[in-house]
Amino acid sequence: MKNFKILHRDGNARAGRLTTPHGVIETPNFNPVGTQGVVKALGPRELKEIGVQIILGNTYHLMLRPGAELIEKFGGLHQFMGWDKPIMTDSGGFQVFSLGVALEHGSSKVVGRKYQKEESRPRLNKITEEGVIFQSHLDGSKHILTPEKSIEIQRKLGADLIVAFDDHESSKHTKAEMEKSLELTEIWGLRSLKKYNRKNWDGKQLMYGVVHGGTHQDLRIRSAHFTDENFDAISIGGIYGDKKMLCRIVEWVSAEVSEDKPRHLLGIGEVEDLFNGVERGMDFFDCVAPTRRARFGSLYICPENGGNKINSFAMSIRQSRYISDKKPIDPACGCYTCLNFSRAYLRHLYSAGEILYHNLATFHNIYFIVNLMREIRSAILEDSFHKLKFQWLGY
RNA sequence: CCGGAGGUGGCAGAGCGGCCAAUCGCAGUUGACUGUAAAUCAACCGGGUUUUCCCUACGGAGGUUCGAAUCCUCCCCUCCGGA
Repeated sequence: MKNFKILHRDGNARAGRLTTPHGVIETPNFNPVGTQGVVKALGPRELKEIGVQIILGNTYHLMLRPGAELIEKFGGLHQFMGWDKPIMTDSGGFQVFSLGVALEHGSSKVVGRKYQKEESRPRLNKITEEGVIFQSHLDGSKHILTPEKSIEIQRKLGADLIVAFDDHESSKHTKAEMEKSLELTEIWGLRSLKKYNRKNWDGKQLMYGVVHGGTHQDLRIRSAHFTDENFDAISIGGIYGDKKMLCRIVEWVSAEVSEDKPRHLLGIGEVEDLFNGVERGMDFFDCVAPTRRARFGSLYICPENGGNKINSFAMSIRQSRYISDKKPIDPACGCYTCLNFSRAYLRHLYSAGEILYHNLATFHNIYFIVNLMREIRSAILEDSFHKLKFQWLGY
């Protein structure tokens, strides 16, 4: 892949750079999630200050509101949201899963944890070979998303990196169902490619294919081969199982895929998983964890200040023990929030429901993860990745 | 001093004879959060090491009842009017 260069390897970990129409992204890198054309609670100015190089938007949400045509009229998502650095958009395939089957069955893609909503209304969500008919979570209106439509929308949004429309295994996922779903992802992948090439957009959008196959090694390998044969960029998606299985899946896939293509691990981004992903050859990650955790009072701390894999490297600012704590969230952190505000103040803002809390907390969490990725990248360049990983994880 | 309304668990505030260790909310504790229906959700929240179990509890002291936070009597204390 001519736009992607690997500069250095430390074991299977790679440090590289991906060139896009809106700039270079140094890898490994983390994409903060900005589903609706914003990274919740942060503006582009702050993202730049942090050093964020790429963010992720979502086809599903943006097509429903405000609509791809509207964004196109504004010159694309970059202009619309005032962000001139790279953007990746997700295909919407995942939402069809997470807002349909997954909500009805209460399943999630990692570890099977559940998110209980007071009442989860049954959703119309019909998967056919053509595509998916679904109801909007906003107003219940009916929509259809097909591979062609997803690509078309992503083209209108004008993202630098886009994702082929993929199917998700049903939550029951018997192997037969998995295989069937995988076939659909392959068919849809080819259709996505056809649409993508036919219009020959400006050739600058890089499209990821998505590797599926759940926790089955043979399916994952088959999917890896298929994706590698047809796409210039590889992403891993679908159901991952627990953290151990996630590691294995990444190992299976990265062993079967071309070295010179960028690899994105979709939806993953807890600290421990970042290390394990990078160690196994992944270049890109995106995850709602830092932004969502921030809003929920969970703020990242490094190992020397109490972070560990048990607490997911986070402390809970809600606890009354911080009520008069003058220290910053993480005394070792150099972010604006940590340089200027105490835990006591942040806790106060949280309890008071003040908007500024979201901003300061999210700023810290994104800074923390982006900074961690910077450290990881430097470590790879200096052949000390495993030392750094050991410092953080103890293994 | 007279008239009226009240005193319930950290706060606030329901209950007004048994299903009340006491609704709901806030505060508190714990847990969850991984391609964002998420400024969210769940559990706990008097004490006793688990309990369909036992204690202590609804201003205080008595009483009526098989049984009271709920009814009666007296006392103490608040608040609102009027002198």
